[in-house]
Amino acid sequence: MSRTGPIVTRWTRRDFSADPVTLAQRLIGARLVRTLESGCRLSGIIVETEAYLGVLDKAAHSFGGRRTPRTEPMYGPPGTAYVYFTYGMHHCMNVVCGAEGEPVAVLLRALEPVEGIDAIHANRSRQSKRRAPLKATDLCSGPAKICQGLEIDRSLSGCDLVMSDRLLVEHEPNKRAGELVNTPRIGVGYAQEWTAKPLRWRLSGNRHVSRN
DNA sequence: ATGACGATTTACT
DNA sequence: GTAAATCGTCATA
Repeated sequence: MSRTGPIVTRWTRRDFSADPVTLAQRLIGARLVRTLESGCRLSGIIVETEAYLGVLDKAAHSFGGRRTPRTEPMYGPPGTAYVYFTYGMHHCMNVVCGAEGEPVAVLLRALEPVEGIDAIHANRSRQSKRRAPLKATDLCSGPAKICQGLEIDRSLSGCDLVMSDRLLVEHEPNKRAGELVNTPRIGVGYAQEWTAKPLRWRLSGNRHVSRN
């Protein structure tokens, strides 16, 4: 017997247990996979992330130790998904990391679609009434676009990425090509001294990011 | 019970 | 560039 395809390895609890600054950088180049009820795989390479540092971080939902039904997944084990609803219409997905009970996470901000691109395109076209056709680089170029394209909503908040059949992260055997660019986070102007801290990373030169 | 506010996206001037 | 869309969540009462 011989192997015909690439070795596919799923991220483990240990992989997710890094601190958020480390994990935000390691997740870039990995593959986020959403498997639908039909068995259809929607996936993409993560190209942009942000770290949220927990109780001290004024931009984090867990700032000050805030613990509510919404933020509860942030207090779970590393590898838990934290999906929240915002602006009355959008969902955003985080990967909880660090030690269990420490509410730190990485926000997934952009993907380069790989599998199920037609389905992702359909999901992204459905809800918007745009005139111009959707560009390939605009399918998952933002945190809410990822969730719209990959059919991720609050029903997946608290989902265990280590065990779930519906949502997981895979190592990419063919490592990422390119360097990381580090900038302040997007949309956290309310966070005072935390607004300007460089906690966002994007893959240099990649056209699928939300912005430069 | 009420009011203010989003870890955004889209359309439009 | 600006502004609208749209409602769950959270703090306050």
